[in-house]
Amino acid sequence: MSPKIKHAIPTTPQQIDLLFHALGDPTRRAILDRLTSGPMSVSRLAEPLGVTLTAVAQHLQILAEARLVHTEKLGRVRTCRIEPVGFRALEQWIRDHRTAWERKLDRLGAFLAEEDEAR
Amino acid sequence: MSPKIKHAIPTTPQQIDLLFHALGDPTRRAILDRLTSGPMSVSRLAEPLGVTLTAVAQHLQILAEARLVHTEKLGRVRTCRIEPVGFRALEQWIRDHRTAWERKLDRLGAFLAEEDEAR
DNA sequence: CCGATACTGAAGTAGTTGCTTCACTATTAA
DNA sequence: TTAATAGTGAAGCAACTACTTCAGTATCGG
Repeated sequence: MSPKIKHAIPTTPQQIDLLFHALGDPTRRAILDRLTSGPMSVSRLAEPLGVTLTAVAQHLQILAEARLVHTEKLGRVRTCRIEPVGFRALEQWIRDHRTAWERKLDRLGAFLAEEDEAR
Repeated sequence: MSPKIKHAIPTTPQQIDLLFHALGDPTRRAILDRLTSGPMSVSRLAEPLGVTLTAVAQHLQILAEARLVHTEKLGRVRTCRIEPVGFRALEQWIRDHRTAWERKLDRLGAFLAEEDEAR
């Protein structure tokens, strides 16, 4: 069985700010994509990104604050992996807002559906 | 019945960049929230935001580029309303990436589920 | 021990962002 | 016509961002 979320995720404006800011940078999204294939050291993460190790470390701090990655240092190697908390908060935010928007769109009726098809 | 999406949404990196950047600002999110209650003119939108009309117009341009709002000028009034395209692109992006992450998390097994509970 | 490795911290920099003000152009109402 | 309204365009500015380099500090391998 999949581990469903039972506790509420606190999606404070600040948390959301951190999240969107973190995801707003292509390099940081590249880091996340790269971590999809598994946990990785900072230097290994930096290799194909075309930026310095320092830059990656800075990005990682931002991603960690947004709770999108979790890092842990063992010896001299810091291992990074994806953390689900941030993503869940983001999903929560979108879910909440979408329902509000959809409600509005329903009220507007078929009009927008048409316009959407045209695009 | 709700109008389901049948055509693919092009979630190019640039589109995603515009989206996250647009949503990364609290004032812009406030604008979106405000538009939930219905279409609105720029000046009416500006009223409770504590910024100048010019600032709001600038925000609206960014939101429009991200396809989160659609604006239309009739006479001297520009009416703004929420556009679903941007949001759908965002949802698409998250859905795509979540599946990749979940797959990874499955591989890691119970480990992260534990850690997640602890937090 | 000694050199290579893996980062960390501080400082600097070019470019971007969010905001302002001021001047200007429609458009609408009296 | 005139005056108020609604928004646009350009310029400027302080703060922030994504980098960089350089100088460390641990830690591991031989």
